[in-house]
Amino acid sequence: MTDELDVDRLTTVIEDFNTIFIRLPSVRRFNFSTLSVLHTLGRRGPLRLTDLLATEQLKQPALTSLVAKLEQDGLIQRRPDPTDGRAMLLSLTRTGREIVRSRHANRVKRLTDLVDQLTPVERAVLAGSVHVLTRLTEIAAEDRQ
Amino acid sequence: MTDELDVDRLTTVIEDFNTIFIRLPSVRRFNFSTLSVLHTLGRRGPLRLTDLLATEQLKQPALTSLVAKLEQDGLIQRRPDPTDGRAMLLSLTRTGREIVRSRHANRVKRLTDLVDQLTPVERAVLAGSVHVLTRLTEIAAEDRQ
DNA sequence: AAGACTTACATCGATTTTTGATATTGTTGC
DNA sequence: GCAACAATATCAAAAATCGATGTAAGTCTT
Repeated sequence: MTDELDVDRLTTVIEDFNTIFIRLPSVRRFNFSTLSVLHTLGRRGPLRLTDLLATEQLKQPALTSLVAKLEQDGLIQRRPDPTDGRAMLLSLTRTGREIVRSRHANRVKRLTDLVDQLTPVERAVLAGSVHVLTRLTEIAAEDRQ
Repeated sequence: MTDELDVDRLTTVIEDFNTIFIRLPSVRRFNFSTLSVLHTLGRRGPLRLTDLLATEQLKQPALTSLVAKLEQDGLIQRRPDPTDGRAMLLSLTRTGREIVRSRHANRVKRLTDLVDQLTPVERAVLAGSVHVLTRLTEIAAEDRQ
């Protein structure tokens, strides 16, 4: 009831919200690792395998073989890094982007359905928090370095 | 700059925030499925295998074998459901609860570090949004049924 | 500019996880 | 008490992941 921020409670509600937000019926059945790789490549553009590795919860051989499979399936492209003959630059193909976009669209749809059930005041509060969540994410990204 | 809620942008920022929020250095190396099962059992108390199955992204045989391993490792308990001779009630042991609690504590710590870098106004906005996020999660839970 | 070292990614065999098909046992409605 | 159904277990096969190690390109030292 105070306007003090209770981080423990915030953490809990994010955890709970995520159990709903994350679990999408993945149209084709990609596993978690695959979806994460596609999402990361979608966000952070072309990446070297090693840089991609840093954000994924996989060891390098597993990522190499996953990437090989995704290339075969036409979801990602591999091209040699022009600045380093050892490295490969990975990026999404049109098809790969389409999958990421489609999952994002599903989330937007579901969240829209939920948000529609909020009161106008609650929606306004949520609208106001978007920029704070953005700031939080930026800070987290800075801290990572 | 308006106070209209842009759900697409909200979705994006949640996606991005989660890539930071989710990725914890899991102390013992539990995989995603294991952590999800522990978290769900921690939240929703004793559950039958089938009910647990509904929230996890696994087929039933995989869950049965995961649960068997977790029981052997002393993280969960299995007891027959007194109301249904076919069913098993699953719950966390003290050790299992400790793992869930410890991961939660890590998240609280990390989020606290981030929140400390916000301005007081930003923190207040976040505090105000906690109850809306809670509402949103409740609505989502209702819709699930 | 040659050798030593390091870095980026690939390969390989072993292990773990997950799956589909099916079995087993208990429950429910008639 | 029998047929249909439901909850979980079993099992063999497929898929995912890992640790160890290989190969080749870059960097550093002298």
